[in-house]
Amino acid sequence: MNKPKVIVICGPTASGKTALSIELAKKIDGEIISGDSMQIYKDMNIGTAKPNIEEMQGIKHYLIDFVDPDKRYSVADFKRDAEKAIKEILNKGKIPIVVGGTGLYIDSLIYGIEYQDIKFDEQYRKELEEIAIQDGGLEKLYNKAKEIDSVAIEKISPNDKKRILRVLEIYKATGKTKTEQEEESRKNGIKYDYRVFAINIEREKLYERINKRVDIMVQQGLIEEVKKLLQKYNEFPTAMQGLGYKEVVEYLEDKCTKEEMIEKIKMETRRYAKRQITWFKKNKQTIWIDGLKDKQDNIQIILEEMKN
RNA sequence: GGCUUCAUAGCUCAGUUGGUAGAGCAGAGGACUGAAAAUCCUCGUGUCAGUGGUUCGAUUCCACUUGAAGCCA
Repeated sequence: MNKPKVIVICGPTASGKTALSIELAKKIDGEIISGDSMQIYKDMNIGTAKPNIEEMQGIKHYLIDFVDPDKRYSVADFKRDAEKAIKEILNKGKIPIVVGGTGLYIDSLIYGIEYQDIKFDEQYRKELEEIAIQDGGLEKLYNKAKEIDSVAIEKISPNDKKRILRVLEIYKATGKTKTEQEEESRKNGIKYDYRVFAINIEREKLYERINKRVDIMVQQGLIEEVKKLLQKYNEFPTAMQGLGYKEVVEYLEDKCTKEEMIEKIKMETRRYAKRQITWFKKNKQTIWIDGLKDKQDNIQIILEEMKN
C-alpha cells in the first residue's frame, strides 16, 4: 500500500510560508501543522508572527499556541505531537500540510527520526553547566565526551557547549552513545510520503521584508508583549531564545536604546534567515518556489508535483 | 581669510623607521538528531582621497588640489 502523502512547506522567515499554506489548505481541503519552535508558545504572538484567527481563514492549525512559555519543549515532543496530528488529519480524509521554519523539527519528520522516551534531567544539566563555566571546564567536558563517543565528537567543536553537553546527557540518560542512539533513531523508516517544498526570496528583497516586519512588530506592541510575559511567567527554559524577545529584555534592562534594540532584532533575524536557507538547501529532494511569484501560480506548482 | 589635524575594507579605526596593509563590527559560505528563532566552524585586494615631485621603489616623505573636523580672525 502506498504511504499517505504529506505536504511540507519550509523556508526562511518572512518568505510567505503562512499565507501560501493557508491558500493551499483552502484549495485542497487541508489542515496545517506548524513546524515552528516558537509559535508553539502561548502569549508569544507578535514576536513569533503567529497567524491570528482572521488570517487562518477557518483552516485548522495544529501545534500552535499550546505550550506555556515556562515549559520545556523539544524536537522529540514535536515529533510525537506532529505525527499524532498527521494521523488525525488523515483520518478525517484531509491532507496534512506541515509548515514551518525550524529545520530540526522538519527533519525529524521527513527523515523519520525516532526519539527514545526519556525525561529531561534538570539536575544533570545544571551540574554540567556549572562545570562548563569554570576555567578549563568546558575542555574537561569535551574530553569526557570524547572518551564516551569519539566518533560523534569529531564533528563537534571544543567550543560548542550545547553539543558537548548533549553527548554527555544522552549517555547519562540512556547508557548509549550519541552515535549508537542516532543509528537506532533511523531504524523504523519513514512513515509518510513527504513532499517537501521550500519558499525563498531573492536575498535583498527578503532582508527588506524582514526589516519592515520587525518595525511592524514593534508598532504592534512587541515591547508590551514581552513585559506581560515577564509578569506572567517566572522562567523560560527555551521560550526566551526567541528572536525579538531576548533583545527586548535587554532593552527593558536598560542595556541598549530602543533604536539599537530594533536594529539588533533586524540583524539577528536576517542571520537566522540565512541559517534557515543553508539548512533547507541540504535536502536535495526539496522543490524550491519563488515567494515573490503569484501565490496561485505557486499553488499550481505544488499541485502538479503532488500528482506524481 | 589664516593656522592645525585628518582622509586606509560597507562602517569604526590600526599600521607600514619608504619594499603596495590588518583588527573589530557588518557581510558571505558552511555545520546541525532531545535548548534549534539555539549553538558552532570557516572566510579580509582595498585605485591606502586626487595630481605631481623626490626615490631603484611611495599608501608611507614633499608640494599642490579636493573634502571633513577644530582653532584663530
